[in-house]
Amino acid sequence: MKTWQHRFLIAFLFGLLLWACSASERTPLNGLGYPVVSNEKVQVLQRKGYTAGYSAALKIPRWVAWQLTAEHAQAAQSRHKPARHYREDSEVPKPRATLDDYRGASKALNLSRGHMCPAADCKWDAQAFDESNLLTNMCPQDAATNSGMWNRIEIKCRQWAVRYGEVYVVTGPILYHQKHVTIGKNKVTVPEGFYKVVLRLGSKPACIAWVCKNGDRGKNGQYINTLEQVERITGLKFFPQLDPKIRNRIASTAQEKDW
DNA sequence: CGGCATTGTAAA
DNA sequence: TTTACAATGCCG
Repeated sequence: MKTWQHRFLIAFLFGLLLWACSASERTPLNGLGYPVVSNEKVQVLQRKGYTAGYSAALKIPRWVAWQLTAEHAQAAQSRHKPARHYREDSEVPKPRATLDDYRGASKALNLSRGHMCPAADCKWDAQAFDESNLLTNMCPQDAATNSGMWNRIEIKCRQWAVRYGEVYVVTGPILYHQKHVTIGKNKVTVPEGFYKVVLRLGSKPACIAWVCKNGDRGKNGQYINTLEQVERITGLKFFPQLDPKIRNRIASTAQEKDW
């Protein structure tokens, strides 16, 4: 007589388990949600290694978000094979950034194609790597900032992903002004600065963020901000589905010694 | 200081 | 597509 009750219970629990497992799939960025941009239209581009919120008005992404796992961060394949293949993104309406827009900007303005989601974070998969080179994952970025302090921060992120198993990263441009410098015929926006937000969950959740000007090249410790600060500066809300209890614990502190 | 890994540019 | 070259910064 207990048999059918047992079966019912087991079926129910199994269903519950399936539901719980799929819950993270149903909401973006593993349940944390994509950044919220108010009063601006953004086209969401879902790629294997990252998701971008692209602004057709600015011709650059407003945010790029991804989950960086230890496995992905440790992938050994060189970014030089397959060959780097920067290219415009046909998924996005014209006018859009082209290689010609960036060409010459390096000599004239010392600007380079700055990955938002780094190629090195996408080495774990050929398709992910290839998609990291789409121009919708780029912003015109000062060459020294790009290969200097920003690269150092990106390396730290990969080390933290290995240490903690996984981290969540959101990177994008800072747009202080109403009018921006642009490059090329398609008027690709040159952002005034950049932000990066790194979140870790697990037993001891923490968040650290950076804000810098496009051209800064100091020690990256000078540019550390809290989640609250970077949200105030950018006007974006990050990880909107993050448990408010966790958010309250981590939003007003950012110290590298906690990592 | 040179070696190395990352970020890039550009020419053929 | 392939190849060569430049800047940054860590590490020994």
